[in-house]
Amino acid sequence: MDDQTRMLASMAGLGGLSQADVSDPDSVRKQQSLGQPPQDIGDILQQIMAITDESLDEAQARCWPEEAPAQWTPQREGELGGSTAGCALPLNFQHRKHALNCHRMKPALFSVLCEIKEKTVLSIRGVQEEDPPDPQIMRLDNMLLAEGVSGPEKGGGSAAAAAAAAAAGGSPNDGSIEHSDYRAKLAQIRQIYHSELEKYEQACSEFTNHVMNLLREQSRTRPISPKEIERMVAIIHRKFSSIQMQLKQSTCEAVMILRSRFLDARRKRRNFNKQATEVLNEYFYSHLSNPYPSEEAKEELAKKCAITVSQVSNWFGNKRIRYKKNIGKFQEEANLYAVKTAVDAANVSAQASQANSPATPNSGGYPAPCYTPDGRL
DNA sequence: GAGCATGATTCTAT
DNA sequence: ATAGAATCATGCTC
Repeated sequence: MDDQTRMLASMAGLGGLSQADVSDPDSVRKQQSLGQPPQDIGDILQQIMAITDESLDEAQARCWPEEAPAQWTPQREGELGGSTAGCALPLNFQHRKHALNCHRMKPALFSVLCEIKEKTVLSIRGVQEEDPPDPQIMRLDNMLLAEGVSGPEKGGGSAAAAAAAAAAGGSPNDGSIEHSDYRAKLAQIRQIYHSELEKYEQACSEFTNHVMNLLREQSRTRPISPKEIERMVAIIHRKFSSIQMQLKQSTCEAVMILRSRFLDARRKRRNFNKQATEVLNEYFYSHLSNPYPSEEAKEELAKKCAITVSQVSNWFGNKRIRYKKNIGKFQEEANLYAVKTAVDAANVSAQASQANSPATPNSGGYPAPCYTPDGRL
């Protein structure tokens, strides 16, 4: 017998045969006809390949029929191309798995599977390249961040909330109610968004773990590279991120609806009430030389008028420019408030028994109206 | 409804 | 950041 024959015989699991048996072609043929393992490695591999084409059930049914112990024959064993070690074991599947793992042909089977795997991986390589960051997701993320739905919670909720706060109009109480309402609704959206996002992330992580465990389990019987696991994880993440995108999209829509509602409300301006306008005008004309209230003064005026500081700023901005543009038109109003201020000052003076001039003398700044200290123009 | 008044917004300059 | 200026959108009066 030559070396090649001996090697093939050994690989084919013919260790039990004597050299005489192997070297005797008739003896080998005899064994084959009796259902004993074939000697040709090519035949063995062909059979293995054939098994891979079968379903597990078919293979099981063929290898381990329910009545296997009773009907088992060397013929059947021969069909499997293996020794009796694997097939003659009890029906319990775990035992069969164990048997398969211990089977002396397992390394050969495994290497064939590796080869097939390698080819398959090569054929699908490049099909699933890393996707570039989706611009749609980026857009949604940016919007949610800007609106204060994602990212760190903002004190005021968002710029729109601030705008809503500034839009108190003629009914400041309504404004504050609207503002808090906006904030509450935005917070609600934020809460729903985060809880849903958390759910998705948890589900994604659980599912990923589950799949990874399955793959690890399967890697005992078939070759699974870490790269392949990685790819599977990436696929799962992609699926879940598309779900997340839907969530982000609907959240954005909800914010847009909420926002447009409040911006519409902002456009419905209300005139300040008479008392508020009077307080503001009094300050303006009594500080005509420098009608720029400090932050403290603005806050005090806002409190007095029950409006916001930014509304006070708006009012003074408008007043300054409109006064400057048409001093003549405001002359009467200016005189009126000058008299009022003078009278108030006189009252204070009388009460305090000391003479006081108006709050701020008009020196420079905006042109002062003509009036006399007794109130006559 | 026209015209004016007025609060809010936006853009520009400082 | 703030003020000035222009402008918009709505309210009010006639």
